Amino acid sequence: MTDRLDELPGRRCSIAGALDVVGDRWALLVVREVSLGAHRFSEILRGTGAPREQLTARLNALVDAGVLERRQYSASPPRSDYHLTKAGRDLLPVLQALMQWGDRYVADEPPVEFHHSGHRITASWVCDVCGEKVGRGIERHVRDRHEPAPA
Amino acid sequence: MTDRLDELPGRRCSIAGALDVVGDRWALLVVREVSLGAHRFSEILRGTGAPREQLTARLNALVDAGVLERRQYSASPPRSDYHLTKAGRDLLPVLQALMQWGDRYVADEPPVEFHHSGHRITASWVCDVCGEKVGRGIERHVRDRHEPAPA
DNA sequence: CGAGTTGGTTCGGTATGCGAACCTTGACGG
DNA sequence: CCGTCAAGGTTCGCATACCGAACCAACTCG
Repeated sequence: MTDRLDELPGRRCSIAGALDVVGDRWALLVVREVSLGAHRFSEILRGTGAPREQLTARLNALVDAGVLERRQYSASPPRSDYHLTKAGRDLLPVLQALMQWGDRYVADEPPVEFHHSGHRITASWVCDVCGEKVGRGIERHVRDRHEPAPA
Repeated sequence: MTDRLDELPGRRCSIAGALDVVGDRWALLVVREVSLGAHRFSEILRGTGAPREQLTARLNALVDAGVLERRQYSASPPRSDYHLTKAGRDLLPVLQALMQWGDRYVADEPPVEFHHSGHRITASWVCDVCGEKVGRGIERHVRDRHEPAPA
């Protein structure tokens, strides 16, 4: 079994592997935009500020990597929009960690807040079952990928 | 007051600010190496696999950004090693999130999950007031640099 | 004295990033 | 019909950034 990590320089590590997929300048900003509801090319373009052709390339790469899914919403003229796959949604913890760090160490104004209907939105760990925000008492659980998720 | 975020394209956001500091190809790998105990130039070089001059530039940038601290351990010949500052240590959650994602989607390794009381925990954007998970249609409610803060 | 190590810098070719312009398909207004 | 506009890209050409190879200065060890 060939492993993508083998082609990377340096220490063999999942961090390097993840960065190989989403470690360029625009990829995580694209994921941020899509996670915030910007699904169309032009919305993502505006939200990220990336150059158009870079964005084209990035979107294609992220679709190929399985982070985004392209959905055609008009056959003619051909128009697509972009949605997060499960892999894409699973990048949210990375964005949250980056945002917290940026809030603390980069932004010298009060951190930028996301709002909807006048309410502030924050990043949280949420229990899939309870729907409850989780503060402490998180257990790290290692599960083999071939084993089914716990019921 | 000038804010570093103002110089970035796209939506004004701490994520973009954080990526401006640690979003290039080698920065987070350097932080990983230092956090794993590689403090000398040659150790970091070997662990990351980065080209030498890139590493020189990256180390200087990370010292300037306050992520690393350079300590001279020999006056002649001038020799320094590198240590994490508090800001650098605070990047560990980012590395952990990336590692978890890489474990699951890039590497052929068993993934790691978080659980509490037997329930799986995932990350979401959550409205502080409603407690509601946010997905679609949030974009127009997001405050950006062109829009005044809500009162 | 000569070879080796550390921690870099310099150099030149190449890959990548970027902005400007262009293209195609269709919608809309007159 | 005809002209114009918008979405969603693609093509082009230049400028920057990246990269490997070579070089270097200051020791240290044999």
